[in-house]
Amino acid sequence: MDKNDWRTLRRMPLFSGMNDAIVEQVIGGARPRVYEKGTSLFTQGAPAKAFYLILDGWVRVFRTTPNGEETILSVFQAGESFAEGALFLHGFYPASADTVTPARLLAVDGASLRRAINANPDIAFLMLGALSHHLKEMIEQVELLKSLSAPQRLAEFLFRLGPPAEKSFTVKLPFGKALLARRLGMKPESLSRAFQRLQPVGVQVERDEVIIDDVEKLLRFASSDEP
Amino acid sequence: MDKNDWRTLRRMPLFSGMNDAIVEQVIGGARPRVYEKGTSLFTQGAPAKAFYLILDGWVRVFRTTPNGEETILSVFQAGESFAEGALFLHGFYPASADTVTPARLLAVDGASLRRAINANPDIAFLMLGALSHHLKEMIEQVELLKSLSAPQRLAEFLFRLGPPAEKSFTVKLPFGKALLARRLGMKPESLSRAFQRLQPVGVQVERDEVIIDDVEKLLRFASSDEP
DNA sequence: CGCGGCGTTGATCTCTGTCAATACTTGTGG
DNA sequence: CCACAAGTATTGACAGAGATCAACGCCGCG
Repeated sequence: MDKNDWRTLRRMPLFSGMNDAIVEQVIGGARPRVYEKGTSLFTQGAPAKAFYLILDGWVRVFRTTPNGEETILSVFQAGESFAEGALFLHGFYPASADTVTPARLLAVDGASLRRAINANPDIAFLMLGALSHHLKEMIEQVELLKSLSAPQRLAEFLFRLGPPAEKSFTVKLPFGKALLARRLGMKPESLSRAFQRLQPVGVQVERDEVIIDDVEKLLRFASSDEP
Repeated sequence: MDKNDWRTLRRMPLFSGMNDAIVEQVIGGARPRVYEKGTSLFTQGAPAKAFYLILDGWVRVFRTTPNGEETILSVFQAGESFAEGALFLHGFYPASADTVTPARLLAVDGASLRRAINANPDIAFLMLGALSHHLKEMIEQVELLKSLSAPQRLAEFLFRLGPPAEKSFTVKLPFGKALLARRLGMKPESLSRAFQRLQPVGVQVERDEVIIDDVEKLLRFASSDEP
C-alpha cells in the first residue's frame, strides 16, 4: 500500500476530511489484495464477514432473482466503499458482488470494525455517514426508476458523469454498455435506442466516447414530462 | 406517553431487544405530538432537524421531481422509525414526509441524538442497524422495480402483508389504493388492472378487503418469468 | 338528494422487451 | 499477417405492458 493508496483512502467519502490515524483505525490490519476480473467477492445470503474499500478497479453489486436473473444495484469505482450495511444487518449479505475489471481492494473485517467503533466513537459517525450516503443513492435510484423514461434516466446518468458547471464536455463511458443498460434498469437494445433519442438534445456517441454539447438542454430533457 | 407507547417503542426494529433505559437515552426529552392527516413533517432540502418514531398512524415519504410530480419512496406505520439517515448526511433532508392518517409521533432532535451516541456507543450500533435496515428495504425496492411487472410487484406486496406461513388469509389494505399504486411504482388505473390479473391466482378484492386463497400460487406468480 | 372523492372500465397510444439478423471488435491460432 | 471465432453493439419488426384520456359507477357526506 503506497502513498497513492493513502491519498485515495483519505479522499473517500467515508473518511471525509479525516486524518491518517482515523483511516488506520478503521482498516485495522487489512492488506490490499488483487482480484482478477469477474471474481466474486461475496454472495447473497452468505454470512457477512467484511466490507470493502476500492483502491483500483470497478465492482458490481447485484441481486439474483428467484428465477435466476441478475439485477444490478450499483457499480462502484476506486475511491468508494461498499457493503458496510451488511455488517450491521442480521449477519448475511443481502446482495452479491464481483469485480468487473481487475481490481485492488481492502476488505475490512466486521469484528475488527466493531472494535474500532467501540474504541473511538468518531468512527461510528463515519459509518453512519457512509450508510446514509448509500441510502440516499438508493432513494434517488428509486425516484428515477419510478418517474423517468429510459432515455431520461440515461440523460441523468450522463449529466452526473460530467464535471460540475460545464456547458459541454466529453467523457469515456466508465464501463461496458451492457452493464450500463442494466444499471439503468433497461435492456442493452433500449440503451442503444436511448442514445439515439438523445441525439437531438446534443449527445453524440462513438464507441465508448460520449460528447455532450449542451448540458442545459440535456437536463431540461431529463426533467420534462414530454419525452 | 403511556405503557402502551413504551411497548410500541421497545418492539421497534430500531430498539430490537433493548431495555427501557436505552430507549429513554435515545428519545431524550422528546414528547409525543399529535398531527392531523396531511400534515407536512419536513420538506426535501430543508435543514435536517430530527428523525421520527411513529406511535400511531401512517406516514408517507416522497420526493418531488423537478417537474412537480411526487414519487412515493416508502410508507411507514406505527412501530417504525424514519429519517435517521438525514441526520448524518450533509444537513438536509433528501425527501419530504407527511402524515396520511391522523398520527402520533416522537421527533428526536439530531443534536441530542449525537450526544446520546457519544455517551453510549451501543446506541451507535442501534442507529447503524436501523440505517442498514432502511438501505436493505430500498435495495429490495430497486430490485422489484427493475425485475418484476406491475402485477408481480403487487403480488409481492400482498404476500408480505400476510402472516408468515399461512396457506390463505384475508387482509385490509393498509392505505388507499391511489397511494398504494404510487408506492408500487404504477398509476392507479394499472393497480386496478393488476388486481384483475391476480384473480386467476386466487386473489379477490372487495373494497379494501383482500382475500388470498393460495399463498404458494401467489408467490409462484410473483417470481415467474411468464407474466 | 345531489355532490365530490375514489375507484373502475374502456379505447388508444407509446414505450420497452423480445426475437432475429447484421455489423463491428477483439482475440486466437494457423 | 490473415482467417476465423466469440463477444459486443446496433438495427429492424413485432408484441405486450403500462400510461393516458375520458367516461362512468359507487359510496359517503352534507
